[in-house]
Amino acid sequence: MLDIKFIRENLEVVKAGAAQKRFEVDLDLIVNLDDERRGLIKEVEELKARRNKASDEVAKLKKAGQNADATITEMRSVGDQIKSMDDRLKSLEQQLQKALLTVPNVPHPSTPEGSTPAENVSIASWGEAPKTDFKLKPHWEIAEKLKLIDFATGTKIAGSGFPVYIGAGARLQRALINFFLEEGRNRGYTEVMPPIVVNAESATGTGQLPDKEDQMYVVTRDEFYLIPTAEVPVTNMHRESVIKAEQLPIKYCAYTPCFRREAGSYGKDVRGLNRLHQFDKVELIKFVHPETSYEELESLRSDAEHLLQLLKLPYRVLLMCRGDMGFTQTKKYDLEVWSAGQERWLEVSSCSNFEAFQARRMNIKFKDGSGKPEFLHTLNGSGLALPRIVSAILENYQTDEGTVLVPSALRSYMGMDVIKSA
RNA sequence: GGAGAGGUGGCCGAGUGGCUUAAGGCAGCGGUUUGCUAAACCGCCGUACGGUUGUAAAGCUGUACCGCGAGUUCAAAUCUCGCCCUCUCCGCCA
Repeated sequence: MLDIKFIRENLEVVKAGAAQKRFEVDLDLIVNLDDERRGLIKEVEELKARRNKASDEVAKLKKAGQNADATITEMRSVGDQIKSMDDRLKSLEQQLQKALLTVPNVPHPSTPEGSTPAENVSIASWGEAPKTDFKLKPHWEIAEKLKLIDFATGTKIAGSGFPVYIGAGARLQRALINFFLEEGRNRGYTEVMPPIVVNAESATGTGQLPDKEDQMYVVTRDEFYLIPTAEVPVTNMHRESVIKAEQLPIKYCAYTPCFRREAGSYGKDVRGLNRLHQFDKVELIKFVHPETSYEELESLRSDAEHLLQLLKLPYRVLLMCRGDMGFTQTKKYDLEVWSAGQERWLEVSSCSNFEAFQARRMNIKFKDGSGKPEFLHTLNGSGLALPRIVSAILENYQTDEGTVLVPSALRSYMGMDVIKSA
């Protein structure tokens, strides 16, 4: 959410930003609502000031044993006016609030213009695709042959998109989770294990509600939402609070399962591990001072890249163009890993700066000794999402004997060097 | 799930309808005194949303806020109703 004052003072910038992000928003309506709101506040507060004074007078008169009926009668009608104006004000504020939630965050000047994924800018790449003299298989064939993942059984017990990992497949999951958390810890992130369901307030704080409700699994009986990412519970840890400036930056890494309905996405992508309803992810989350948030974005990205380098998986870094960035971000990088068997890039991390967009929505501030509390900036990025890393490992590290070499960084976590047929 | 107790500023804690502008204390900030430290004394000490002065930093001013939401009243921290949360005990349980 943007500040109404910021919108008023930077109307053209906000308008242009929304257009570039391809969101439709009626800013004139918002400014009009705010004008009306301010006018009404002024009126009703003047009436309230009158009433407060009159109440004092009544108290004095009564204390002196005098009659106060005239004032009381007058104030009775003032009270009615106040009530009806307060009702109108409340409804105005709700309309304004609702309208403000439709205004997207303004893209940072350093982000490229463009409206489609094709216009994202590849700013770096690392590693090289494996060169082999045999035909590389897609991960689902490898996983089936080596009995690492059982998609059909997952479909039986839950539904499609809920795979069962078995044997070395399950160990690979556990090894990756431990590896990611351990590396996060090495880079100064505090490990967190949050609830994987959240209430409506938390889901609203990070922006899942109201717009993305159809993408979440909902436990209606108890009003819980299954989290689509650890970002939701972890960012909400500091909701409604003021943090001392010297505690910044606060950095968390959290492993959670993630649940996504993926409503409306069908097609080629769903094969194998490419798109699941439940998957595992380690997320990196930062709360930072506004002055440093773009440096923090770069270091967040480098923390995520480091993991891919340790796993020796080839990847590229995309700087998202304004049209492909999403509603809440000011700047966003995607890390895409090369999946050699499918011969395609797979997104395994997206690192974003939200500036004060989430913090304002959640009321997270910081305060140094002297100044007023201010909204801080929040960032997050995957570090990393597991399924596509698993596909990349299976595909990039496969041998012509049908086995899969374990990346050297992962061997101590796996307790094995090669994944063979069980 | 059942019974009871409670929720007041950063923290502790008083407050049963109008001298409450939320007492008092602790912590914090500024100052006075003082070889230094400590103590003592004086002052400051919330958030949000408006209005207004100012280039700005900031100041002045109004309104709201005592878990949340409704209600009663000229007037609510205080009375009424609903909800949420915390603690204690009981029941169930990994």
